[in-house]
Amino acid sequence: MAVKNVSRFVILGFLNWRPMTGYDIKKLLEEEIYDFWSESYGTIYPTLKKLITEGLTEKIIEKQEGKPDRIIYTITAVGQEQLQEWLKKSFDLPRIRNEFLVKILFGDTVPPKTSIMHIKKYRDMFKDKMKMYIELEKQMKQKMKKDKKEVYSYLTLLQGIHIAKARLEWCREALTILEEKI
Amino acid sequence: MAVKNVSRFVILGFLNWRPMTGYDIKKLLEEEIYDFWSESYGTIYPTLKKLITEGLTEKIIEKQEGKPDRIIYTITAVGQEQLQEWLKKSFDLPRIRNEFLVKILFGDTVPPKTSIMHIKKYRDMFKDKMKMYIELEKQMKQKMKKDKKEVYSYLTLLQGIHIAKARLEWCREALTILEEKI
DNA sequence: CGTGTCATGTAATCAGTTACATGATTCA
DNA sequence: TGAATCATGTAACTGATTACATGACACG
Repeated sequence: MAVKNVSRFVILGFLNWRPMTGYDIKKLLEEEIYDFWSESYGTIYPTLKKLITEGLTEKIIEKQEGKPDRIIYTITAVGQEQLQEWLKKSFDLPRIRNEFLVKILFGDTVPPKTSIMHIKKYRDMFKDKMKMYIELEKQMKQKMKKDKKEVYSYLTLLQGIHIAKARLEWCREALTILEEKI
Repeated sequence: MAVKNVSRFVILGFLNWRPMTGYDIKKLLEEEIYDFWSESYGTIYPTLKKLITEGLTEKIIEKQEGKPDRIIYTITAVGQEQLQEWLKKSFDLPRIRNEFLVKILFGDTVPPKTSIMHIKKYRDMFKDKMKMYIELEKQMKQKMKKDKKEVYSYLTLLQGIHIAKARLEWCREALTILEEKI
């Protein structure tokens, strides 16, 4: 069965790539490519501490001048084992809560132009995302030539591209249907 | 700006269609068509009570034999106003947390056949969803002929179809890429 | 005779973000 | 001069699910 507490495994997964700080993990998650997961400092730092008490990570303190010390976390052998175990287990589909679609569903309560306005905003948001994704895809394809394991990052990006495309296509159709109503 | 507390507006939206009980709202949300929103009894019942104290809904108790009384909620004029106001406001994109994609991202830590297994499960889940969506689409198209405001339900379903298709297409490509690795 | 449906409700729990504090440095 | 970056951390809060209680009836 699928296990909760995914945050800890996301963190372990990144530390398995290379040792890093909580700040680094947050930065990585903010890159457009990791658009399928988010995590706040309020989760990252306490989790990192917990992972130490459980023996899944270790820390090295790097002194810095002027800036706060960097606490660099490393994954332990036990941490790697637990990560692998989790990766092999099944997963749950996320519980979706799409506020935008709620506004569309109840669109008959407001003038059609209101729904059209929302859809245009939605479309513009995903157009922007698309641009970034396509740019990232180019970079990814270069990286993959050098490092074969980059294929997994590429696959997650590829899903993002497919879905963004689907949303944009939906926007086009939805606008056509609703614009007839005005 | 977008407003939190979407649950209350989802509930108001349904009550605006027709008077109903908390149980009815939960049932509606469980239909495949509303695959973009979920709500538990632990949220629905307390929210319904709160909406009464705020004057946005009213209740009628329907006595039943053998079964518990049905508490039927109706939206008030004030409730309708607040619903409309909310519908006109902007929205936030949902914060996504896709456990499946995390397992794909860290796929280089486990054998390729593990990732392939996950993708096949993902594919099968969306194949099933697709079947239901297509069935629902047929029904929807009939309903739309009679009732023009059904177009909004149809649009939400249509987005579900587009996205499920995109995911399935991604599965096909991802499997092709990973099966070369074995 | 066990499971599912109808129908309401709450307490306990969990998961997670937000907002704040600290403080030096760099950049426009 | 004020904003952004680097870097860590926690307390308060919110939002939501889970698990339970109640209880009759219908279905196979």
